Amino acid sequence: MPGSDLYTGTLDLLILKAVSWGPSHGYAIARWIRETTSDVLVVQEGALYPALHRLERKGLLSEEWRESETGRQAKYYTLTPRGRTQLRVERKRWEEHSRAVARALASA
Amino acid sequence: MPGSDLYTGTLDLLILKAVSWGPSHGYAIARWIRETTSDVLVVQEGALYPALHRLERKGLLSEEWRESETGRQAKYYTLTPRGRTQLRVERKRWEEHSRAVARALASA
DNA sequence: CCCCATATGTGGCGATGCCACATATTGGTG
DNA sequence: CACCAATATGTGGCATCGCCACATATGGGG
Repeated sequence: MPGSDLYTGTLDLLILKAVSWGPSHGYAIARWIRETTSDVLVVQEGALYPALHRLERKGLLSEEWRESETGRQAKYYTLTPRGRTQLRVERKRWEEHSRAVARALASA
Repeated sequence: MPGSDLYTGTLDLLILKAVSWGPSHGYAIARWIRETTSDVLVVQEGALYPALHRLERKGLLSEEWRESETGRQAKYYTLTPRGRTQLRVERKRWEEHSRAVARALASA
């Protein structure tokens, strides 16, 4: 059951949301996205890790090596204050945008 | 009041929808998208015309020069049967996708 | 012992939409 | 007349993004 491709631009929003209640690592973030969307949204590694690095470079996430629940080393990402602001911005943009598309699709 | 950028991949859906009730030309399609979304979605020429050509090459739209409402020559695009099928497919994909994002954003 | 799940990463690639610009015509206004 | 706005289509260059395919490493269970 492969979900279709992501609409380009939504990945950052999903990642920021994924870490909004506490630090998490890449693999867990990808799993969370896949599970909360019932496999509709599936993030590929080749998209996930570059996106995390990008968000870190932008100062929206901070990274730190920790031990995961399974006892392994994993790179944990934490939402920075700027990241939290960005989450609000992107969320608003998504909601405005999706409402607009819905309106267009609903028009006679 | 510039609307923010489109999420990549939504343009085809909007165009197909725009011509779903009858032939229209590029300029009118762009205006319709802008107007029905209250300037939230604004399609640039550099995105619009290549997209129309693309859809025509794919056999989803057919083109024909006609006289527009203002008495000028304009290239009218008509939805082909395959285009209509594609509209249903893309619409379904959009709805499934946006519901999935909404679920992710709503999660605790 | 081997495979699977966990965990991170890269290189190459195609597609898409943006920006900036070019062109042509028509109609209205100063 | 001169000019500008709206109508109408188009291109080239560009950056970004996500996909595919692959590589690497480790820990646990059968």
